[in-house]
Amino acid sequence: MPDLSDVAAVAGVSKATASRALNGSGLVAAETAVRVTAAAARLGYVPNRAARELARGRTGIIAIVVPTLDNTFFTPIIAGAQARAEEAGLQLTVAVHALDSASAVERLARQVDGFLVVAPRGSDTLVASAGAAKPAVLVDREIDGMTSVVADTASAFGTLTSRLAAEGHERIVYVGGPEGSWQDRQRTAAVRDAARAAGAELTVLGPRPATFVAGVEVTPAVVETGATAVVPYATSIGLGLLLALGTRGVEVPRDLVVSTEPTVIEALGLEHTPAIDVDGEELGRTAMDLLARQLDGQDEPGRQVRLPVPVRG
Amino acid sequence: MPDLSDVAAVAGVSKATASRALNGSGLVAAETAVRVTAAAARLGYVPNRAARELARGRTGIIAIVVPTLDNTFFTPIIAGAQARAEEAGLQLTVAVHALDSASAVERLARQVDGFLVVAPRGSDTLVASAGAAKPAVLVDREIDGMTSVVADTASAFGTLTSRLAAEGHERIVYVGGPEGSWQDRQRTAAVRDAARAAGAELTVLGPRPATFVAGVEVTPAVVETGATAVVPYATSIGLGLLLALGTRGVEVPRDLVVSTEPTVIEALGLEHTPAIDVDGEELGRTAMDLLARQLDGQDEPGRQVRLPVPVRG
DNA sequence: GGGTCCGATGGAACCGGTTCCATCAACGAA
DNA sequence: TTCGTTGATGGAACCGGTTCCATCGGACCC
Repeated sequence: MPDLSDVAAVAGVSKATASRALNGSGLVAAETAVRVTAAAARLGYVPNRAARELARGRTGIIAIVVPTLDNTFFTPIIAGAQARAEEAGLQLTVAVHALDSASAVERLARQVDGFLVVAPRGSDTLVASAGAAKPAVLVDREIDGMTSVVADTASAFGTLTSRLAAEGHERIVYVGGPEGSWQDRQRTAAVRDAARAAGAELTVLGPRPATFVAGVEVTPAVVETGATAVVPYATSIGLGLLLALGTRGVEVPRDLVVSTEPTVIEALGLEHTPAIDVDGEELGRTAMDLLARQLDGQDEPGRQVRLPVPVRG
Repeated sequence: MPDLSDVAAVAGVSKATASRALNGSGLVAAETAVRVTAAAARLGYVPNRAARELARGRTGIIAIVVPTLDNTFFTPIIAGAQARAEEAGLQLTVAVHALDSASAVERLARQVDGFLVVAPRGSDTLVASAGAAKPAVLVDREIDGMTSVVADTASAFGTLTSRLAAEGHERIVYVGGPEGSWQDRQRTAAVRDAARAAGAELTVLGPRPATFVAGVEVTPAVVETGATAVVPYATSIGLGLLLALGTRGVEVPRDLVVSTEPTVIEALGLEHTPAIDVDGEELGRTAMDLLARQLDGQDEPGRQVRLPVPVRG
């Protein structure tokens, strides 16, 4: 297993120069750099991560803190972050916190260079304190002063509601998300505004956990409103709704339009059902980008990015 | 930020002794060990992970290699492994490989101490080669000579089929899993044997990807068989089935019994529907245990563990 | 032509632990 | 009493990189 000394010896330079050449610090002669790179390639040299960490004082590890893995909204975010981390030469470790993101962060603070925090619920101050220890990027939520990236689902929910109203739906139900959810607050407000503007009658049910079971359970209440369209907070709730409606003899979309996500709607062959299309992987990639830039000193903390969310169908 | 020298100075011993005392090597006098431990606690000493790695030649990182995160079967495994890793003072990193687990392993081999490999598909030799570089535990699949832990779903599928037959179902459909899936081969065989033994007529449909959409798409073929019970390879397929059946006017479970998983069945209030109950977290925990023991030299590679899978309802 | 400045390079210290080896004291055995 | 043995401890090397500082040669300027 070759080390830096071996590479240096083969290239005919010192360890110091070899190190500089391989890290592209720009302080070596172009010709020398080529020689070192070639030597490294020929020997199959892979730097020892522990040694590098020790010398640099950085770990090269990023932790993504998520409330659970049992929610298909979070997993694409992880996948996206993972892919981008790899490109940046960073390693991603996944930490699951039931609800207490702050303690998860504290426990890992010494082990990693930075955090991607996915904390849809919990108080602002608690979540913000999580980011105090190390550079952090908040995902799908905004808090003043913290770097963040959100999918602009609120706007999309508004657009969706307007469109439903324009298609003739006069009674619409919004099934809310988990108690204390930041996104739920945004979405509720957007849906309310859009319904009011369009003159449609809106019923808000919730809060509800973002689960399949919650969708099943809320179904009777939805049917009872007499609405002709329902907008659920999450796809999982929408699936529960669809399933429970089927067993109650309510025909979708004839009797009731359920707006879930495009892939589901397409699979079921449901026509004329508008739905929002969130790109979770893009969320993850962007978050990792922001963090990487911050670690390199290219960005100041506090930047807030909003990704547009299209409405399809 | 205190380091080992500080601790040693406070305790009045050398770095060497301090190190030994904190690692419980048993070579220090009991009284000295107490003094060192107290000093460390008082200073809030946390060992530097990079330095330790460098000296020991171990990283303390385990990678779990999964094909995708978009499948609710894998995520509990990750959560379980993560919890146990934490207890063992190890860090878990998640690597997503589309289909090629071997290349993912190769890429990380230098960075980690061991692997948890979740590779339901692909050839034995390819998957086995993945484990050659570093200690590895195969999850939910068995290959001769490799340490592994599997949920004994095959037996459970057999039991399930027998029970359905005993309840009077004479025509049963098994909707198979992904092409090349090891578990699918086991389950198909078990279901076949059980059906034959009970004198029930069995139709095997597949292979099918383990997705919601695949469940929707296979529905017409299932209905066409005239079966009264269907056993899908995965919960996701079962959900697709349930949903599509609802839109086709097939009443569940009156016209057709769909065996998914207990939580779904309970949520929908479906009575008399037996289902298997796989504990994914336990799978993850056990896998991590096996790997940790192997790294400590307590276990030889090659141990194969089967977790029982209950049939409920 | 001599002095200055700059870019490229090498030597060596350093990051913070672990562990080999030597030392030393105390104890039991001859 | 003396020697060998054992247990506890300290000194120092070492893991494999990064980076500060010194050196050196050549180009440029006066």
